[in-house]
Amino acid sequence: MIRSHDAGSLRASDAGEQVRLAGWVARRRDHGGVVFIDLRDGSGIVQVVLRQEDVAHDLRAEFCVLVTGTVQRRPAGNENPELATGDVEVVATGLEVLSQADPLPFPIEGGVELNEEVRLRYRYLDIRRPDMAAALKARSKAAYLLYDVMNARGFVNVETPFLTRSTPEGARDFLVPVRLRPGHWYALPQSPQLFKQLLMISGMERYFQLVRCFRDEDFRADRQPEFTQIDLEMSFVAREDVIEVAEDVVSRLWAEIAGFEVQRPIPHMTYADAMARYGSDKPDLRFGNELVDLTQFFAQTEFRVFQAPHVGAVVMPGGASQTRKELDGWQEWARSRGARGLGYVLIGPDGEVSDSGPVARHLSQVERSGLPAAAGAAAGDAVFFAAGPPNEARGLLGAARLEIGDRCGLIDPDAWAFTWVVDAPMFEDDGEGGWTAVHHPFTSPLPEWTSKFASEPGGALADAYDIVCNGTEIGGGSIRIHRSDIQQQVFDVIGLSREEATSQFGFLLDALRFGPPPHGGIAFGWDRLLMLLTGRESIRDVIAFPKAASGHDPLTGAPTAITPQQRKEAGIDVIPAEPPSGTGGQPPGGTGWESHGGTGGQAPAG
RNA sequence: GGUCCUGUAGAGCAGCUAGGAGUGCUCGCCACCCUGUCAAGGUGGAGGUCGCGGGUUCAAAUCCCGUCAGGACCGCCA
Repeated sequence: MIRSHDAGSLRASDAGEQVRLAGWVARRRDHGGVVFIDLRDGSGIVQVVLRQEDVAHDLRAEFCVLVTGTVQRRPAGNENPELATGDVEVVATGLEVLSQADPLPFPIEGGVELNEEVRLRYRYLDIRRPDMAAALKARSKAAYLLYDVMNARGFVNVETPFLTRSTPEGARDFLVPVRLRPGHWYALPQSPQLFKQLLMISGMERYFQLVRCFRDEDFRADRQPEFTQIDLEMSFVAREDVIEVAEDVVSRLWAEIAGFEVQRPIPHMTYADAMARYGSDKPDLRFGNELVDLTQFFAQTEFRVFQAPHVGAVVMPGGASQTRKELDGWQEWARSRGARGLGYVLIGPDGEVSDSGPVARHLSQVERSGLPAAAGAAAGDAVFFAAGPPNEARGLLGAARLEIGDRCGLIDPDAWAFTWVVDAPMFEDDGEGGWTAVHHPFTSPLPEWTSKFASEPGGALADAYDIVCNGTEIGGGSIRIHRSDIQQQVFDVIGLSREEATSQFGFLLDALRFGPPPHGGIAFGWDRLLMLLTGRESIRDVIAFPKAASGHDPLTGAPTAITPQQRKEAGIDVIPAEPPSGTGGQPPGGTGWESHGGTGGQAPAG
């Protein structure tokens, strides 16, 4: 062991001690015959004093050095209160350069915003930056806390395969060719969903895993093609039991990493309520400014645009003072989300609807006079409208609400607002006259819908629950179907034939024949959760070696082309005589396995 | 598949609207000076395919078209 001391742990009480410190030169300062270096190791920074004649070689930033010396208090007046070690320094008696460093591609010290690509290409240097190092350490700490909670509660940590079968459900699979079976492919798991259900049937009763998942879809600031989730499943439980465990995990993590005590129980809100009040299935409850339903108010309107199944509004406090350019900008904003525009009226200083804007002149006198009160708008506000199918209109207004919250400073940056969103619909219109599973087709209906979901799929509610923090879905789960007759009914609703079901999910259906226990679970998006917890704006900042948004890794250059030899050995050009069972046919519906949450699945722009 | 923003020295930027010699700022780098600095200071210096290609023009970092790369978003994806 070269290193005998941690630089950051030196204190005044260590004065007089001989130490050996290994670390990197964070900064060098020369002054006359004295050379000062700030020495950084994983524990912090301490100043080392050398005589110039002892520094026989170059000593530049990020050289890796071993210093031997004596701890001393700094001369009076030279303390540096900004450093934890600011009142002590090490007077070097020896210095060995362990390795040299070229001039750096970017500064390690200092909080400059860096180009993402250069950060990723030199990720090992990026991680030397205290911010990144702190994020990775927080991630590690969180993992140990998680293991602690799960272990204390008797969960069994089981590893599930990474090489598994492709299913047409959910996202696009990453595929892996198989040399021993030319033309056949493994898929990387989008989540261990089916395996954890099988483990319940195995009698594991409480399973959990911190596990990598893979989805071949486009990137976002909070989406990578490989990501980690906390995956857990429990037998003989109802919704409340899973929620209780999940809250335990959340409260422990927030308490010990963010220093925030989560109020339990975390409040519940129905999906319908979330959509109606916030226009989102993942409402940001750090501020109010809820949507207003004006469908009744405009029931008799002459204004064609408002003769719609749903008319809603959201108020922008003080929005009447926006310039014409800003108001036009909202139209552009709405169009970029696929809407035709975003109608608005402005409330004048007298509290009356002003004549300006695209909507006011179409309103009757009664509508104009009643609108401010109906919308909850005050003098000087703007009111934005959306009319159309309820979910589309609400989705647009929900997005507008977030934009307003941001622009008007309604969001307390230090707040943590948690909620459970429960009772999501089981099915949604697939746009072609059929039904598709909102969550996944193994999600149980609520008990009161068990006997009638098949006849009223449009209204059926699932025994599902998502946990939302500050407008980000950090986890989602459900009680699963454990009866094969109900499972069959779900397949019938989504138009999955027996042959297709057998071919795609036969192994699960087989297992369900052997005494499956009632079970349910949840999965948390680990990267996304840590992004929130550590206050980062991208999950790349809590992942050691992430990929760039174009889908490649600037550090290693992956993915790369393969050689003809590799291509041949992998058998990727071989077309099997018969399509392997289970990979054909149409998707049975659903937007994917439960997991770490999307960004917009339930907010159709409209 | 689509929309938007960005690309100028090793890093971070300004210059672009309204064309006129690579014009500039901060940091870093190199050399020298300075006996306690700590975001040190001083003097001097090196460093540029203005992402790339094409077009317009007497003249392009600047205008136009295309393309590549990075980022954000929509679609997609829990």
